[in-house]
Amino acid sequence: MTAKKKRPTLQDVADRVGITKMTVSRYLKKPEQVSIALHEKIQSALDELGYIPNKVPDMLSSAKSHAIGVLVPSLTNQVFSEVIRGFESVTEPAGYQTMLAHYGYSQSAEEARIATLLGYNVDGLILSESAHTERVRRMIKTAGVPVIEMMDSVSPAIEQAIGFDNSAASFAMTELMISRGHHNIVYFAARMDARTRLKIQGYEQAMRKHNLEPFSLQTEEASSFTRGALLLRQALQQRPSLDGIFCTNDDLAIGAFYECQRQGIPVPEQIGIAGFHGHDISGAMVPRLATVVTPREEMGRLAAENLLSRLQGKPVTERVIDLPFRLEAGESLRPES
Amino acid sequence: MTAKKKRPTLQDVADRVGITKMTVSRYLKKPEQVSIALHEKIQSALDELGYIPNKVPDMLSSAKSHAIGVLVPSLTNQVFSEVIRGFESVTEPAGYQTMLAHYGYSQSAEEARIATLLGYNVDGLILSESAHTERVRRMIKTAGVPVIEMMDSVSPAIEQAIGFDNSAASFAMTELMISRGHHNIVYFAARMDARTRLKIQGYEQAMRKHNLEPFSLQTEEASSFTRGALLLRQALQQRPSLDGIFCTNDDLAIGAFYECQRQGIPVPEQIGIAGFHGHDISGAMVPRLATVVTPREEMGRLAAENLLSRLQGKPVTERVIDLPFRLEAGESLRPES
DNA sequence: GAAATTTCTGTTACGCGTAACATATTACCT
DNA sequence: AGGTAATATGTTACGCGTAACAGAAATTTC
Repeated sequence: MTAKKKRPTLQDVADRVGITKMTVSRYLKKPEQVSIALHEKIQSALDELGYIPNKVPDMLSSAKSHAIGVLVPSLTNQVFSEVIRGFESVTEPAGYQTMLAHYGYSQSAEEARIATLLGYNVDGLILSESAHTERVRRMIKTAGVPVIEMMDSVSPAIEQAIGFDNSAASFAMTELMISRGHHNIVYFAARMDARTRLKIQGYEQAMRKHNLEPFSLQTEEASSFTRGALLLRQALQQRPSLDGIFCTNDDLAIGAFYECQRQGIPVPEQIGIAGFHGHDISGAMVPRLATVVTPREEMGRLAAENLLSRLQGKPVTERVIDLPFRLEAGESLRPES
Repeated sequence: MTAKKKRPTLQDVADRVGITKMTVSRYLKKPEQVSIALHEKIQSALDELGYIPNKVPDMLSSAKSHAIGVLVPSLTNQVFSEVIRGFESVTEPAGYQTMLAHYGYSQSAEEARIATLLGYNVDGLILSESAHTERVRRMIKTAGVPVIEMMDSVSPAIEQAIGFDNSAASFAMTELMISRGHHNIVYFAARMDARTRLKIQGYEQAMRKHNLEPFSLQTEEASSFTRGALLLRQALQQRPSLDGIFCTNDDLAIGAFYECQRQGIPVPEQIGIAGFHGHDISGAMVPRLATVVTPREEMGRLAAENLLSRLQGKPVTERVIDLPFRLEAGESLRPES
């Protein structure tokens, strides 16, 4: 076969039945408006030709694409997979397709991705960041699509933010560590994004409040178990007297814990370790990891619900939705005295 | 403001400069064909109006969407994040947008997702499965877009498969375990997809070859660390004499390991444990986990390269690309004797 | 059985960027 | 200057599903 058969259109289906494409279109959208006599004929023509609905023409006619653009900094980060799961648990039953893109924590990459997504006429946008370039704000305004920022509850939001208070969460965990007798606490950070900075702030505030000297180690690399181990070795060199590690996420914390094991450092007796987010593994490992349990799925779900509501023309109800977090002490901190 | 301003079109930009949209279109695509005198004027009109390129009209004109649909069974599964990273490392520089969708290991959901993606006129499809419904095969054929199946190297592929030999990998690891003195090996599986079945096959073949009795535990639930712990408890009840655990992925293996720790079962002395895929954590933990290291990023990269080549009209070179895997013995198996 | 109503199908126009072709303008050459 | 070539811009048509309106057919009503 040399002639490349192109995919069938409504017209092809209509021709085969001997009607107009309008009737076929109706059969697909509002079958009750089409005579029963035609149903079978149309259906078999659809089947025989293998018609695949095409959303594009309708997208062009200024109608809706029924696609929502979701931007996350990273796919490998477990956190976002869970947020997305929550998000899609709402959008998918509602018939919206997710267009997922990631930008590797880079603002300029975020800008490029947003332009691309808007180029596909997404009906709305979910962002995972609260800091954006000026052009991003322009584009969003010009495109006129609803936007929700996730992951943090700082204001002012572009339109609406749904998240939790990263700084307060970090403050609370630091105080818990201090109350458990860990005073020389080092903070481990990777990939310095806006949220990480907020977490460090909370940590530093708590340390200062208790007249302790904050000290944080940062790396530009992505966080991973291996990275946590590296940071621990580095920290032991720079602060041999440390007795606590607070990590910006569970991966680093667990990596640091393994390194302690390798070096024969007892946890939590000599060093207490805390993570952030409360992934499945933090509760499964031995000892269970102290961590801040964050509302990941709920965040995604709420973002979806609010976005859908706004797509139906309803106004923004709350500009900032601040979800609660929870501290889990695990067994990687010294016991309560 | 009551009147909802809609997003500017090329015509709006052209009007502002006093030219036709065609010239503006050319300025964006082939600026060298537009007189220098106009460049500045057009650019400032674009900036002032905040024009956002719109791909949809061109998609309609049977041109290409420059989007590729990627289907994975699950986003929370680390494996696929890494495959996607490899994939996008090629497609993104080439100017292709990924439309990611997941189907929770369900064939009918896969079918629905494929229909949706084709509705957005994706230029190509990447699937993570080799078993499909008949309708899926029909749709793909009718749509006439190139398709690549990832994750396994079984033939026959719809058009082209890129992966590794799941069954052989499983066979090899089972033999390694046996050679290390683990003979009463139980296989842990979650979510019975086609790949898992292949892995079980390999395990069973190796067991039988050595006159050992295969025994596998399966669950419909998603795999997780917690799930690995549960399966271990279950296995100890049903096979108290077991001395080896081979898991369909690292998560289950690590969860099982933690449960051993909790129960005071020495690993690898009493029970040897092996996982599958070789994620970062498997090499970071103590003891390091025995695992099958699979070519995840490379698989994604190759899939992308082959798909792009076919989008340029080149023919399929190899119908099945079988990538090598590698065994990592770690310290969770008994030492070589 | 004719008018009124309901049900069903058809017609027309639209969205917007771009390929292909046509025209206009400028540059270049002898 | 006349003519050819090169450059720059404009014109037209197209893709395909659907809303809005129009018209035709069937059904109901008295």
